[in-house]
Amino acid sequence: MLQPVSIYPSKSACSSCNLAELCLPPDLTREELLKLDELSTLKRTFSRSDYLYRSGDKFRSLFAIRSGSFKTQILHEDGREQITGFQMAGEIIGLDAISTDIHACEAVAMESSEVCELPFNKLEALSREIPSLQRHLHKIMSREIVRDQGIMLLLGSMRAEERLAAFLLNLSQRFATRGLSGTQFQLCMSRQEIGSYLGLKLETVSRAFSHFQTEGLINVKVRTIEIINLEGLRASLNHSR
Amino acid sequence: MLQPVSIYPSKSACSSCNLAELCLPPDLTREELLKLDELSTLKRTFSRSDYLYRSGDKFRSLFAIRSGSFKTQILHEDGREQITGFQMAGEIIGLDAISTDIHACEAVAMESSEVCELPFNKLEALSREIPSLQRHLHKIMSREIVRDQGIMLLLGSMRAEERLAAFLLNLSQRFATRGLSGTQFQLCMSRQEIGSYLGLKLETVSRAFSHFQTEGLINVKVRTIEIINLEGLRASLNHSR
DNA sequence: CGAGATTTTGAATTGGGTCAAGTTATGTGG
DNA sequence: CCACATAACTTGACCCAATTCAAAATCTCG
Repeated sequence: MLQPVSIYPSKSACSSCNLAELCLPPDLTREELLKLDELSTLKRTFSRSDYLYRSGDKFRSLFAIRSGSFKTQILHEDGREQITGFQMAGEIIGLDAISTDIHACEAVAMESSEVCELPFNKLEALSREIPSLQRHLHKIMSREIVRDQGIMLLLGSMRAEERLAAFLLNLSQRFATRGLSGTQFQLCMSRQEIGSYLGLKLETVSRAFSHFQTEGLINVKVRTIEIINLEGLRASLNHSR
Repeated sequence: MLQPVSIYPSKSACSSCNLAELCLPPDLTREELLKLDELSTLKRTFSRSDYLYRSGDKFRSLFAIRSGSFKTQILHEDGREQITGFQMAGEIIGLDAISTDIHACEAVAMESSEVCELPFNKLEALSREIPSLQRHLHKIMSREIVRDQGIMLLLGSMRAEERLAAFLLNLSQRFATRGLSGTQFQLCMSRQEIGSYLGLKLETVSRAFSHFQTEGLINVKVRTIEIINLEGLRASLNHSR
């Protein structure tokens, strides 16, 4: 699942690497694009359940996901773990480590995946030279903050089915952005992982899936999802307690 | 409560404004400090429940809190609201707006407060000139990401009393950092606001306070908190379900 | 001092968790 | 390619932590 896609095909001058989000600044010169390209020479591949980095690792680079997908999770000392996100092609991962130069969470491949390593020192140097790259880097970090706060809203004030609806709609939207179907897709994570992300137990996730199916909102066959009634799903987001 | 404090008194060359976190880069020259000072000429004061910015406002500046405290909250269309943080003197607020140039949440003063406005264009320009300022800005943004993910862990996998313990310990630590007592302090927020932040109802917050008191961990008199057994509070964080 | 807001506490309810059993996938080695 | 083992998923029954509803107590401030 999750085939490699260039999100911004028209701007994909970056040959060595699909820099995706990083390629967004719209006003780069040919020369600047070349410099960006030089930055991202290291490409690495991962198989399912390989670690991209672990909590406690020294921070050196951000990573641009070229293909595949990862999960990021925090571990509490007493064994609890919380998945903080599922990242897919075109997204930048590792931002949390800038703060202390130590990775605060760990990133695990959900399937065969490729990343481009972006040495952060070089990225900072380049962004001092290219204001639009600087602004773009800031936007990426800010976007992560906004995303995280959205999840706080979800975890703090939504009921189980609302959380799952929000999750499915978010996936749908991200697949669509990548030129894939927004209504039919494969999940690459287990019920347990979805539950960890949404603050629910796996049985609750399973029941919510079943309920959406009996309501005629979706078809579920284990990890194959078909959204039948997108509007209905959206509506089920607004039933507050 | 929450008196104005200079967090880094020895480095407080910034005369016009307690730039606090922004002053942290340890290796600034006299000249660079002057430039930083020039950046932050606008100072504004707020009374309890004044808005610093509202959701939807155009983004122009970050704000360094000189004194007092603010809450930030997101509003869901259906009326639900989630407090995403309580910020106090020395903290930077407004980072979420960089991503879209529109403020994604709103910031409300919890008491009489002063902020320094930091025009973001100028901050970006200056951070291109001063690498250690650039790095510092990145660290501030990354720290916010780490903080948010900590709250996800709290909301996603802790029970009510653990959440309140984590909240109290966090407050305690932040007061202590500011040279105030970490064991005796005033809350500037209501039970309802604490509940919104922690994903709980106000009654649950109240009951948890009462229970900590009967356990001998704290003394509560409405908004006056005294932590009696700090270790005990920490221990109550590790009772996972 | 008094009115409205906030907080506490009790009792009843319930959404989601827990435990358990059965079913369906997935992957591995022969 | 099949058989088996293991992991993942579904469903039911029961339970409990937190919510809801209600009432009383306390606080705050004009």
